[in-house]
Amino acid sequence: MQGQSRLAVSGGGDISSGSEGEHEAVIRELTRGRQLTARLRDEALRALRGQGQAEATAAFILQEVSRAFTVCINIMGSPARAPPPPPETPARLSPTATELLVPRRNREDSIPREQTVTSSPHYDGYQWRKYGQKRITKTQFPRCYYRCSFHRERNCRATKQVQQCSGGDPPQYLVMYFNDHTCDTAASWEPEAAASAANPAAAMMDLSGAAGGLVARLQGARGVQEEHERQVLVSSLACVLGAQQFAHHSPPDAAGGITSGASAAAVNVPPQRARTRDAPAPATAPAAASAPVVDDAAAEMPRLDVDVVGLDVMDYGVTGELCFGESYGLPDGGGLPF
DNA sequence: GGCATTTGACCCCT
DNA sequence: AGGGGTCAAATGCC
Repeated sequence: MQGQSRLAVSGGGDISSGSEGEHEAVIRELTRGRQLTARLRDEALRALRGQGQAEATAAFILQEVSRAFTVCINIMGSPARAPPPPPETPARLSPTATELLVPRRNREDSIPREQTVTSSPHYDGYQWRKYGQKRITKTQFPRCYYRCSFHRERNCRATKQVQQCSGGDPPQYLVMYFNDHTCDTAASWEPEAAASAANPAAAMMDLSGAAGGLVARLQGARGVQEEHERQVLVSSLACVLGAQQFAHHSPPDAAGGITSGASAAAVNVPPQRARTRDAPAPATAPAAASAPVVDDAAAEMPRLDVDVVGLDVMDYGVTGELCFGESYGLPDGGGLPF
């Protein structure tokens, strides 16, 4: 499979000796998987538009897959796991001076790198901090301005704007991204990702392959001290893939809601506000909050407070606040179904 | 007290 | 000149 082969290529040398290269390769593959998922989600939603439950189910599943990748990326990007950073350049040591010289706006900054319409505008894998909100003339809803949470400490210039464009159920939001992330989770669209998006089925196969290859690598590549983190990571992926099967066999209930059982995929956000310095609390939810429906099967699955219909749960601290693995009560290794 | 969000004001661009 | 983007003080929450 393409994803697997790419993983193999990227780590084709001595895995045990090339920890930094491997680390980068894992992050790269995870990022790519997330990108593919985002594209696949767009394609699927476009294809399933107006099909009610099918649309909602597809949106949710792909959202969870995307989030799982985000969790993994954050784990791999955490200080404990990341390889020693390269020596900082003088310019890197004085970002504020650079920032002062950068004009507040330029023509290029006003052009969105990416633009999507989604019911869950905050699940894009990055951590954002709101810095402004403004009513836009001739529009019904205000526009919210976010910048990357690593704006200061990593001089990441990525920003995004979120504006509700319909008051439907779920409400739809126009999300515009500006500038590329220069933090460690930065990524840009790869040509093959775009190509894969033209064929959603192939993209999903590619995605699955990448995930499988990733797990295999993670299971064999790390030392004892990282065993726990690896298990957590594997558990996260296992939960996601398991939940896909679960969701496949247990479609949303008759009321049309997506059950939290299917949401067992990803992460467990504490009921209290989950906020860290780099992961601020949810912004004021533009959409009405509604508790997810819990069915019987869900009782056997870990709970997840999840944004299914566009609830604003952005910016929770993935690495610091989310609990998986142990909190899932998973057996060692996460009880991988594969 | 620290931190994130809110919101009015300021500034830039068209 | 008006609209839109950003700043920063005020506010709220823990």
